[in-house]
Amino acid sequence: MAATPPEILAEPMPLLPARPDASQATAGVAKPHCSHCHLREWCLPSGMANNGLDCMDSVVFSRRRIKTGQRLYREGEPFKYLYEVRSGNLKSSLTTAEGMERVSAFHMAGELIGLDGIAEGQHASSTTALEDTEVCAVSFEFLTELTTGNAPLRRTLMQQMSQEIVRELRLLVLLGNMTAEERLATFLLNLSQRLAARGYSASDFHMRMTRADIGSYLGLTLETVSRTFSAFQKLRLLKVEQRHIRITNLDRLTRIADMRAHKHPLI
Amino acid sequence: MAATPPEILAEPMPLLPARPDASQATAGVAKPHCSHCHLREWCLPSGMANNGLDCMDSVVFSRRRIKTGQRLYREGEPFKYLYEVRSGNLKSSLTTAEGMERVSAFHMAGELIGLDGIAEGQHASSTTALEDTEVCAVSFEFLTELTTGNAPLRRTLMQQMSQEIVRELRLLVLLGNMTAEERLATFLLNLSQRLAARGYSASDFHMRMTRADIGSYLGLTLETVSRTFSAFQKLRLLKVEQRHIRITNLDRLTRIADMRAHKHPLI
DNA sequence: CGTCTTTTTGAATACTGTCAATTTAAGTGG
DNA sequence: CCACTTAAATTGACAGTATTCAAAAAGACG
Repeated sequence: MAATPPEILAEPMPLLPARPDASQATAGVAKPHCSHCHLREWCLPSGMANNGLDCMDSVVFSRRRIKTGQRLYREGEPFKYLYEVRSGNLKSSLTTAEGMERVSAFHMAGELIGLDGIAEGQHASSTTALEDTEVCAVSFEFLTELTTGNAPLRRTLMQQMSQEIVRELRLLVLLGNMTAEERLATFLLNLSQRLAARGYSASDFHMRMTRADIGSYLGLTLETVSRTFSAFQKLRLLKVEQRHIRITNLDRLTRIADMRAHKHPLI
Repeated sequence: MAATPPEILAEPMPLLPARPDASQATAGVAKPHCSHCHLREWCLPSGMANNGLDCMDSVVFSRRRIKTGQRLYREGEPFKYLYEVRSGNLKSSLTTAEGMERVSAFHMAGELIGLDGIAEGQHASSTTALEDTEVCAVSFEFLTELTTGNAPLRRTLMQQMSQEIVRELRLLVLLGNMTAEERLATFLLNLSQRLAARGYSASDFHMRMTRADIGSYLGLTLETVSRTFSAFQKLRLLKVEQRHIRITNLDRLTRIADMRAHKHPLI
């Protein structure tokens, strides 16, 4: 309770409460109205919304819906858009030589997706919806133009990218130095915090990804993930019911994660 | 020989031949003269040199020398500069909770260092010279200003950051899915290619880092690294003499690395 | 030439992966 | 609504790879 949460797998964006909200969603690809968006305060965290205001309601941001299992984009496809998650959850993954998929990130509402495509003009990863999801597509070309006369937005965008670098750095530490238990504990705490930041319960939540997804992300097999869940349950750290998690001993879970975790505060 | 080199741990910058060249180095922190720099063609790959030309020879880029073992900057220190390696080699590392260091990258001439500091205004990693090294310090504040009226430079900078994200993504795949042999083979091939790109021999080179550094980078213990070197030698893939490596069977080494490596071409 | 660091090698352990079978949930169609 | 099919998750037994602990050898440095 007293301990500072680790937040190793730092979230890309410093979001504040913002619930998925389908009420104002229009069907298909519709003209967006950023000024009414429930995420406007945190869109490209506040940089875009607070600055390039005039452009906010032009038709540069098209909304797109992706059903469960569908891909937003595929590895190797030409890169044209960055995406901001409006509602739902997604995963990004790379394909290995054997055709295996390697999950590199899970995305929640408000998070920015696609930065890895800028380097070479094509997506370095694929992104798949874990549930019915809605994103906002932002033309990178246009965004780049916007930054010309908009220093704050430029800075925000750079910070977003740097944040992504830092997030991956911390994941490197996890993959290189942590045991299965430490990895899963870290993962759960990260999920918990990101959900809490969005106004959901930090101790009682539903995971949208499979055990295989989690394993792939953490560099473990799905069996090890399952076993570790069972072990945590036996230790009374949490209750597991399929993908529903209830954390019952946050303190100990945090200590397990912290055991080797990165020593510095949070993102 | 025929196979395409994997280049998993892609290098951050698409450099071309450029040898360390101390001949024109001035002592200590000196006024830089970019127009005479041997790296000018590839500085922030060509973006800076080709565009913000007028500024090139103002005193915004200060050269700094770091001796073996000295740090360029430390984790947590305020972020002010990006650094471009002029000559020498460095490593970047994070500190874990146990006080252990976790190497996240090795840097060679022409590469850009410090991007992880942008996000939070303080360095997320430490960077240490592996030998006597010379870097060019670029004020990020100034660089940001430069990008205002310089779209190509802006794009280049974004691409550099994205490239760093991609580099780390590939490292994630390595750490999550590869065996010790695959990791070391991949590492050696990456070194080889980066050296070749700088005009050095691709098959006969000197590594500046310790076994512990390599292990830390690859998520292995130094003993495992040493054993794997011995195994490779026994298989006649290469000759090891301390830190001097001579690759004698590039083909097989490539096949070992490719076994699970990322399927896509190169960076 | 002696000290300290780095590297190598060995033996035993431990953790996670692999293979396999079972259980549970979810989705489909009669 | 229920039988059927498929996907996801759990659990066990065993194997394998990398780690840990330990000691010796080889360089590097003053």
